[in-house]
Amino acid sequence: MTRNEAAHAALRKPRPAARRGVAARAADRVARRVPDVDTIHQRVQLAIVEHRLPPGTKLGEERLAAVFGVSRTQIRQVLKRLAHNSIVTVQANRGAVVSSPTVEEAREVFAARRLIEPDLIRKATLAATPADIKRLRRHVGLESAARVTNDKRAIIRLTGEFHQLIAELAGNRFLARTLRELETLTCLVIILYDAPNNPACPPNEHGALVDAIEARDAGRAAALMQEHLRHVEGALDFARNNHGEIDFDAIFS
Amino acid sequence: MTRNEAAHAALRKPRPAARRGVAARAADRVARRVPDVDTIHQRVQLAIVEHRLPPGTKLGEERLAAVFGVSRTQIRQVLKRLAHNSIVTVQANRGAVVSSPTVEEAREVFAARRLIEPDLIRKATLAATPADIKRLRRHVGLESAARVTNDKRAIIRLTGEFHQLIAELAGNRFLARTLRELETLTCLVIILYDAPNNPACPPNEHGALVDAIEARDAGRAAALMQEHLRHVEGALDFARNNHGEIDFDAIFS
DNA sequence: GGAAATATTATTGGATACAATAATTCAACG
DNA sequence: CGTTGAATTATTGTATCCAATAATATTTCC
Repeated sequence: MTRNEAAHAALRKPRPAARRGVAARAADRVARRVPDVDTIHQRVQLAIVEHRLPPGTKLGEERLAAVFGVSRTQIRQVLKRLAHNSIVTVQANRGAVVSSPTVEEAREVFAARRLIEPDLIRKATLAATPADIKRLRRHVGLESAARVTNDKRAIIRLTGEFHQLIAELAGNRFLARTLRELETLTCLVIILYDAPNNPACPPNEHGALVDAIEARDAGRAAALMQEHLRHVEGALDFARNNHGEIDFDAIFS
Repeated sequence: MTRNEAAHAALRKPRPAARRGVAARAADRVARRVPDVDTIHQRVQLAIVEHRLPPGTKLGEERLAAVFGVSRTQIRQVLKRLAHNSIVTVQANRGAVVSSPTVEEAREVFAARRLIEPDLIRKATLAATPADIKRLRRHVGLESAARVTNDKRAIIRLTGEFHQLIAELAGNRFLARTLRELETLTCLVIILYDAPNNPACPPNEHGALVDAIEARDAGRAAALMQEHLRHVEGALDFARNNHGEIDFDAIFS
């Protein structure tokens, strides 16, 4: 191929991204906003958590790759990660869908949270600095604001972030990671089993938790957290079938 | 290329594996023992747990691919998974090494286990069938046998499996998964901080745990588990520096 | 017309090729 | 002789391509 032919080829269509290397791609990233794997992972997870991608949604590789302007390779990594956290389930040769936790799994998620979170908030109560407490207060404020404007996506996101904030204060990265996974699963559970006329998020309990932390009353904080989680779980209706999935066993018995 | 040329090419060297598809590869798998990703994952993890691959060991992709007779693609997936469980750490463009948990991480691992495992054994006590208890007894027997023959690899593997058996009996897949991760990390911690003249595994405490389960005494089982974990952690020497790693901060201060 | 069989298309799984970075060797210099 | 700088080599990261499976459309036959 002559020099001119190469130039023409370059005009006809942009040089394949594969042959341009990470430096050029990094340049694109700032110029044309091509996101990296972590960013894509976050954004997909957020979309799932905010219920923009409900359980059962097929997550086609090519489709996502086009949306984010990256190759399938990257999407693949993202889906693998999400699958590892049970947020997404992959069937061999059939791709990935947003998970639909069963009733049993939902109960197990809450059982795990009831075990872990009282301990986390106990530790957080002992470790929290005044600055931390201020941050929690500010966060609760954001939640209230989202509630007045009835911004459901913000509400669910902020609610989750509140629990994760406490987990971080506790200073145990393994428990914090586990909680993060459980929290995102909780979001899926809530879409599937939320009783429509029964708000799953009791309005002001987060504020009470911060009060207990500020009072340095670890015992009360732990008790309130346990109660809070029971309220959330109690507001769900596990009898409700998960959105159109027909359970023949239950019907013919 | 004519038919003959193709035949000759085939003689010169075996047709590239990539071009032969999964059916042919599946055939190979039974014939020549080419392992799949799950198998490789298990085998590498076992090697780490059994201390055949100590912390700090570089896990080169090509190297592992050659060992298992697979392509780098497969190895990559395995390393990603191990990294997600913190068993392996990957640095950008520098590959993967077996993790060396810090003292803080080690303490966090034990803190998490002290929280989770008493709850797991409590649930296991309530759920265990006579057959389960028999299985636990048999397992404790294997541990004793390994102790008489002083087979250290078997000891460490069986010890871990015992805790995971209990986790499975408890019937919470999320807690069981978390424990699995914590358990493998514990193995790394033990190599790094084991006080040489202080055996980290008290001989007969597992037997006592099974006794409590058999007596259906959940409270005692939980208390014993907590005590057991304290013994294991207490036998470690966190002052000891992790194997030749020079801590400049500690030295110049 | 409807069901079964077949052809077509779409999508996933995975090996490979190539670019970019890190590691290593070698050379030059003080 | 040791230390810095440049070439070389090794290794990782990623896009692409091809095969295999699943999904869909089409045809055939009763």
